[in-house]
Amino acid sequence: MVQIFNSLTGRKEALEPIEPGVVRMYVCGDTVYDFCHIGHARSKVAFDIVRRYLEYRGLRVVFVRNITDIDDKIIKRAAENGEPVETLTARFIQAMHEDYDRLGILRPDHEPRATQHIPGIIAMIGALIDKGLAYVAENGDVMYSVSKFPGYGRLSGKRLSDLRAGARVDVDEAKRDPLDFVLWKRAKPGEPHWPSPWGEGRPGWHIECSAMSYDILGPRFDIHGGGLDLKFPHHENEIAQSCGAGHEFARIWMHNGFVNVDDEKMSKSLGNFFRIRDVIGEPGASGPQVVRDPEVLRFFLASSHYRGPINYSLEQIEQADAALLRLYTALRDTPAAEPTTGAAPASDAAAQFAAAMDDDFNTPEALAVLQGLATELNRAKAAGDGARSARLAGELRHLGGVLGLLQQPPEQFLRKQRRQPQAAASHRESAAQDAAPAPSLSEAEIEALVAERAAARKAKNFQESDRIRDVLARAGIQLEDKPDGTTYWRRT
RNA sequence: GGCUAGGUGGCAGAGUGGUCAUGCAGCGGCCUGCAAAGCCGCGUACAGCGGUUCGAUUCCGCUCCUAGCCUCCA
Repeated sequence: MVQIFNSLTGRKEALEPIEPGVVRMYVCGDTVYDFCHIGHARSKVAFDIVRRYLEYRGLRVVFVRNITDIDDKIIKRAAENGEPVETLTARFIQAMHEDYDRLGILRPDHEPRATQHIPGIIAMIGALIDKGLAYVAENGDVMYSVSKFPGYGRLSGKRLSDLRAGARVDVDEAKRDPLDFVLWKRAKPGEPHWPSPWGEGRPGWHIECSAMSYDILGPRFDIHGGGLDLKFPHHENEIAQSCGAGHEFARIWMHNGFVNVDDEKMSKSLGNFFRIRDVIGEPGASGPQVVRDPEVLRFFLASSHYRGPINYSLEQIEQADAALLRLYTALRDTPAAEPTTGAAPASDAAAQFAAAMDDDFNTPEALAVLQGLATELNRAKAAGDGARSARLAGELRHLGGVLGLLQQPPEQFLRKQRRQPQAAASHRESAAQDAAPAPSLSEAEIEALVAERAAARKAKNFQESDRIRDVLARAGIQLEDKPDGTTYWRRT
């Protein structure tokens, strides 16, 4: 039984899908006016793992993740760039897909965009006005009247009076209550606009998620997810809108914690953020940036529980690299056969893995199970037990796959270059640590040197073979001699 | 100020009312021509002070500290 921490109740609750066997979930996506940063990656990876695990448990998941492609920031950025809004958003949607694909984040079943759901948005605003929950303000904007919705503040645990007391200045004159928020915004000259009963304009930010989740998933669904920073006001407002319109809306609310840098929240406004491609490199570029493979970033993100904070640093990334290296090293020289499926009895490891993941997606514990499996696999390999090795390797790959990990050939992963010094230098904590760049060798050059060394070893010329090993070591190549006389190589 | 999460060994990071997380780093051993990888073993970790308990890192209270939200933000 999958237990999920529900932000709405503050408790872990059993997931009991509305329609047995089917989980409908909606996750808040990105506003596409810039490249995605690793905070976005954390949220997307977290919910990707939720989805993969639920599917592993035999549930069908209908996964919706929206794209906000119209809003103030987009309009502002497009104006700054002197380009049409659609050009800007198309570019960053493509970049987003590139980044997420490389992180192994599965594409959602539905990826609705605000601009494609204007009719649904208008319909919902109309319903809210009819119910007396929204009003047309003097400036022509349509506002949600927060005080008319009794449950307001339930999700974020806030009271209206507290919120008002803490409200910052610059209260919009058009609002009857400082906490009221915009549903439909009157277009200013030159801004994108759509016709509506309240004049030419565009949707406010919060309404799109209410309208799109309704259009695609209907009046009630199982899980709604997003970053902790969306809890208030965004999700609070979504609830006010959807429930105000008479829908049951989401049953379980999930919020992922922040990515911190130097123990401070990473955010655009603080300017302390790393873009995904600062870490995993530009798509199609030859070398890596900070990590040898995007999978390292994914592993790092999975190595702490999704609800807590995670502190990004080069040291953490290197620990993730080392841990992942151990897994792939264990997988080396094991058959890549498909895991046993069907009637195979569930193993201890699979049971432990499921117990960890059932408990609110405890990925660190699940990862510990994978490490235990690697130890067993190493033992079996050392004992020459081929059948057991194959079974354990298959299981390791299979369970790793549930987390979106361990799906590439081990040698391919192990031979990737770990990082380029100049790129790491952009990470301030490491700027001073990078010595002279290591000369990088092509695979052919490496193979040639390895062959040369093998000949020297065969002739018992250990002085020469050690010399070659040193040359390779300085180029970041680590050798491992196998008992049969052949040699592995990987990049450190 | 109001509200909410936390404080676990050198570094990360799970978890539990009473033998074991896990990874990295470190130490010892095995293996190896030497290494590397791997395997085996090792470390009086649970912020502080009280309380409940036969027994608390785990439950309760207080104190100190940290982060987040209350404003756009994954």
